Amino acid sequence: MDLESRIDLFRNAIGFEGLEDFQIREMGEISFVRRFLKGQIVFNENVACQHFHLVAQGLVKVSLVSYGGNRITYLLAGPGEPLNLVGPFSGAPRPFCAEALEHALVAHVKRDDFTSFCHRHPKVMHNIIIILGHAVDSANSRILDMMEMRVEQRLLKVLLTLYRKFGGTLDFTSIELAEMAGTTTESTLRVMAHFRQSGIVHTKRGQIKILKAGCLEHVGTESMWI
Amino acid sequence: MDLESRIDLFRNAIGFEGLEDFQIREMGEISFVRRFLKGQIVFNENVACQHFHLVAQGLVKVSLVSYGGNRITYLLAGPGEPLNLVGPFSGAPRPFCAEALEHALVAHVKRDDFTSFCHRHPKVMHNIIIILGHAVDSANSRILDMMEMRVEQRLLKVLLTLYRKFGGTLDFTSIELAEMAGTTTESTLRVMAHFRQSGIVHTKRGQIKILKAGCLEHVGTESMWI
DNA sequence: TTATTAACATGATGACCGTCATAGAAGTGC
DNA sequence: GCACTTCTATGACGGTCATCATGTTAATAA
Repeated sequence: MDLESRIDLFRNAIGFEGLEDFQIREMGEISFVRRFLKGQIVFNENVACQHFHLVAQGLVKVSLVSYGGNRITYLLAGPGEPLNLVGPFSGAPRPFCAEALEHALVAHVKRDDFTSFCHRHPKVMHNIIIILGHAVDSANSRILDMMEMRVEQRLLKVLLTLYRKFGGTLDFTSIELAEMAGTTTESTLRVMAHFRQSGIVHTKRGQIKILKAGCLEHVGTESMWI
Repeated sequence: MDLESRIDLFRNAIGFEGLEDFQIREMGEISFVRRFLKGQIVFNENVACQHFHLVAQGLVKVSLVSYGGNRITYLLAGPGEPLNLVGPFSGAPRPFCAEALEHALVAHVKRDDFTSFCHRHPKVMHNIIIILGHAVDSANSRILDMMEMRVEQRLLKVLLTLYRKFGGTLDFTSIELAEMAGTTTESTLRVMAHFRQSGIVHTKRGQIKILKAGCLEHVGTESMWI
């Protein structure tokens, strides 16, 4: 990926709004890109942060595993979306792991280069704080959902979120849906079977097609932030 | 509360680490303090942010209510702890509401004054990003707890957290504990009755005394971040 | 004191859903 | 083609916990 493409990437990336062109160029210049195949790990949990990461192409899942082995999906990052906004600042190991869900390109910026850039351009930190605000809100609303929504409703919400982000054809397995809804694979399969019988979705191995998008809207006004 | 006390407050406040003395003075100068009685609201949800708030004295609860009426406690802020780190930057209404749990003093800084200060002192934004990182981690770990821990274990975790923050005597009602553990009042009362019978705690109206702190440690290594 | 409210307490009930088990189908690699 | 892995599928079972209900105790106000 050449310099101009990288600059273009950062120009449209989340978190870099409101920067002058020459400032964006700087990010392009200090970044480099690595390639990941499906299933490859971009970074692991509990490892000190070395780089800031920004997805350039493909889809990367950021997730979190408990001691008990349960995993939740924290973020599905597509082109222009950052993977780790906190790590570069704290430097400390974080509980997240990032994995390419499909062939992906990820831009890297050395941690010190990134934080130095941010300190010279506070607008970026301002943006990051707002993004983290959304992340906090989303996580808190998921806690409430765990309390008062049943698996069926949580899955509808997940489907709505995915539908809005990716459209009517969703390339996810039931395992992945379960990790987003905070439930088990079995329960997800059962509920999806029900949705299929109701004609809301059509499923095949690793793919869901939304047939009645209208049915998803009834979950509540807002979708998740994944 | 006079200028010097306010400066002293900010000097030891969370989020203002690493500032020079003259910079801290500035915060003291642009802030003013308001008094809140027990039960009074510092700010309400879904209202555009006007001020940055920092607790000077007393205890303030920041919580979040769902459409279904369920409430979770997001933060218990004591002296030196900020109530709203995101609002001043986004300006947008946030889903949180802050209520004084006891007679409290809260420092206010006008939103623009605060963000302008932050832009001139990026170190503060750096600090804020790290704090928000903790908030995100805490919320995510609560999601995992909701998935795999039973009410009893979640309450133990809550008690451990409170014990570490406030010591052996906790002035909270079962309603408040329920809002921290993500369960109902009835379940909380039942579990607390069990703890009482096991000699782990002693309870009276609105107060819990931890008798066997050792029993709390078995929940897992880490406590919550409230 | 009496009235009223908030908190504590406890029983009964049943749905939800996690867990375990088994099995078939669909990809993947050699 | 064959072995192997991954995903899908579905049944049976039982525990947890939210819900509803009812009643008691403690604090506060009139």
